[in-house]
Amino acid sequence: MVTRVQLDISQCAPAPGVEPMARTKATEIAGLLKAVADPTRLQILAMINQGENSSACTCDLTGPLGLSQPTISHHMKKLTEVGLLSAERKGTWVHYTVNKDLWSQIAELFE
Amino acid sequence: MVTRVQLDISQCAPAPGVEPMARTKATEIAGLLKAVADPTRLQILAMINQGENSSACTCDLTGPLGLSQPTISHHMKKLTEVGLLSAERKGTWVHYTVNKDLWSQIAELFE
DNA sequence: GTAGTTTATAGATAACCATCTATGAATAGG
DNA sequence: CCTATTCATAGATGGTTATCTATAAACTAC
Repeated sequence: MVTRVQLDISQCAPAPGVEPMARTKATEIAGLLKAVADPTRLQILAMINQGENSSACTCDLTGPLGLSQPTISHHMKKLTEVGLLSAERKGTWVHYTVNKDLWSQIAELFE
Repeated sequence: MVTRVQLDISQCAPAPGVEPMARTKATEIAGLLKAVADPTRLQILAMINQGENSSACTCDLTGPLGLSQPTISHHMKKLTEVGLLSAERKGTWVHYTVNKDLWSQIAELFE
């Protein structure tokens, strides 16, 4: 019997048949994680989650976060594009809510 | 009794006392998530997790991922810096293993 | 020591991104 | 229509990063 350790003493022979995760799937998941991997967006999501009704509008965030309105708007767009936030117009305001389903799906990636 | 809705008909008055997550903490978490929010590194972590012994060396990855050795080395360094991978030198090879504790802590962020 | 193998580092480049200012679009109330 | 408020978009800028080639460093075997 020949073990892998003996075979590989002086040459690297990766285990055959180990296929990497599909690149398209990896890119899709990375896109979702990139949306969350930003300090400002983490703060935004935390604020929305802890607020009453689990919703917030842009003007609720600029002050506490110390960022300009276009910057907040930019982050809201990023989070909406990946589906983590849902936007609903209520007159002048736009109320954003967190998509809890997608939020939980991120957790399942790391279990 | 005056409700918030009536007060805010023409002016945005964010709820007072809603403090954002501390910026330092947000930046720290974002740093960890940034390390994972990359398609190549997701593929690397998946390959290590599914391999025998839950470990792999750099030369196991270059072929299947179709990337140069310095590029893989760069990603291993990123993952090691945030503590997601542990490196152990075994002769010529360096064996990387996933830190399951930190892996699970990511899941807990989204529960 | 010499040769071969694996990993790390240095430097360059192109792409991406978070932020700002300036401005436009949408809505509400006279 | 005019004004005020909220949100979105455009353009600019400085910083980050994923990748490569070239080279060095660490280790093994002879």
